[in-house]
Amino acid sequence: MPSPTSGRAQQAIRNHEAILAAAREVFLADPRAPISAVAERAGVGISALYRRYPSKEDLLRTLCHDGLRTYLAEAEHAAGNPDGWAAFETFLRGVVSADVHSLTVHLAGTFTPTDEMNADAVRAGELAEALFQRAHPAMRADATSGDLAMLLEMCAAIRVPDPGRTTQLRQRYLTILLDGLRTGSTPAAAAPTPAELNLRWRQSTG
Amino acid sequence: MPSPTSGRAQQAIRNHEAILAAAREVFLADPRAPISAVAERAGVGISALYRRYPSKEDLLRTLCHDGLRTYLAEAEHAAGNPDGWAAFETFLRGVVSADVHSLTVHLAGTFTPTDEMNADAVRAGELAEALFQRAHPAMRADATSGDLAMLLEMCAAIRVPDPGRTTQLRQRYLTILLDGLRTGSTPAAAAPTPAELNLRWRQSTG
DNA sequence: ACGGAACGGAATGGTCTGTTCCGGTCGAGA
DNA sequence: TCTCGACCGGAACAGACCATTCCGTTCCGT
Repeated sequence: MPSPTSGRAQQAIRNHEAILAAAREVFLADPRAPISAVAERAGVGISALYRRYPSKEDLLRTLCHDGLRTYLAEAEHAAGNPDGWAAFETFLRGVVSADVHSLTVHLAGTFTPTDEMNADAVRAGELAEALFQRAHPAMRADATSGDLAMLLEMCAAIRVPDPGRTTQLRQRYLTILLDGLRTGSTPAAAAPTPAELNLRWRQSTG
Repeated sequence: MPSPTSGRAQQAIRNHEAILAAAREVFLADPRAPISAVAERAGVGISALYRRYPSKEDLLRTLCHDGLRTYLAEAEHAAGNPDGWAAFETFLRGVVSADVHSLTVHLAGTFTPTDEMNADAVRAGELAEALFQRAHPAMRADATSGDLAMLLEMCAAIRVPDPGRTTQLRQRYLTILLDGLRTGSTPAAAAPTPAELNLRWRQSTG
């Protein structure tokens, strides 16, 4: 068992990570980007990519599942905070900061989810719902857990060419949204229902 | 000169309006939609469409310019309100309600603007800036006119399958955003600069 | 009846992209 | 050092998609 600082196996591992990172960046910028763009960004050939993922759909699915796991991790981490509102805010800031939602939202419907993904999605929903309920007393009366997805969606819509700046701006508008969600009392239209939110996950084709 | 209740000329006019309306709906749903989708939605053949617009780009440009004009009209209408904040809110609600921003934003960069469009865009910017300044005293201290575009963008990101419901939800989150913008005092990252916002209008190709 | 404006939709030509395939490279073990 | 094969880069392939053009038809106004 030789030292693994170099060698073919090491390059393979590096490639694997480079591909995943490149895929994240590319599909974040343009969900319909061709697979060759991912290879180019990763600095590898197309075959290095196809060696790992049988098809584009597999890559997208993996990417999305990773995002879902990050979402779960953020939720579990935030849930440790004893203050309900603080936990909620920590959760949202974490998700926005990790840029998870804008990935999953844009990739939704481009692949058929696995059973494991569905299970994780259900669990993510439960965790988020729990975080929301704990924070609910600090919010405007008409707030619903359905608002959560929409807040994230709005943050994901913020985008400028510079990624670092994008992150800053998202935090800014998340602050404004949270202020409005907490202290706001102006009457507003009804929040979205779960049914309205789930429709998005249907496969677009078929 | 016969009565114009029917006849070829009348059908032509109806087609013209149907095409514009269909294009709005189709490109609102998917900015990259093929032109055949527009024709199908309008219930006309492709040639009826090409009779009026020499190319797809012309259609998109026309659509976008119409949106810009609507934006101007909303701004001028709202400016009549003597209360600064009320004028600002009326303006935003009007723009969101007309679904203007989500059209222009998604179509930005897909065509080369005309001189007239550029002039209108400048004027729109001035009007919006004026509305913002009048409302500024009622806002959190760090608010900037650059926030305006971002608020609209966030509202445009709200979307559910049912168009009517989408409009309702957008108004809901605009309410929350405005509450946060007005009463919020939590410190936040810096607002976007004009330079950051203008980059979006560059043609993507070239 | 006739000319031609307007129309529907098939045909065209070109671009784009997911996937496969082939020849070359390089490191590990003998 | 030599050989073998996993691994890689990227050209080639096949099919889908789409803006645009073209042609035969319809039908109004004269």
